[in-house]
Amino acid sequence: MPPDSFRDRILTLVRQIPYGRVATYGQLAALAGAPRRARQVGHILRHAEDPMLPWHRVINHRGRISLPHGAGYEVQKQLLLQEHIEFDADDCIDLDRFGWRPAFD
DNA sequence: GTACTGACGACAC
DNA sequence: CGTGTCGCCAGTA
Repeated sequence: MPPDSFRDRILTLVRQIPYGRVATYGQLAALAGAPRRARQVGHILRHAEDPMLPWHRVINHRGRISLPHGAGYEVQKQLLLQEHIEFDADDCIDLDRFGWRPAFD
């Protein structure tokens, strides 16, 4: 059967997010040509099995981690802290500073 | 097949 | 800031 091009594009995009930067679900969906499918991006990442995939660099549009506490939240935060990405007092990441801007890489 | 859920987001209050 | 509604669609039951 043919590969799922949308899923394939998302995974490719996630792999392109540079170290120390984060992208949002909606941003990835838009870059993949499907701006309304942010939710599917989450599904794709949840079912992704590639351990090398930098899934932790994907957060929601508010600059916060979408995973529930105790179900990956802490893990993702630690992975991001290891990349020197900062969180404010509300566990929020400043997208103006750490958001991925493809044009600049 | 139907119904509900969810790692989302835009928009309206 | 919050809360609710709607659109989206792959999984799951």
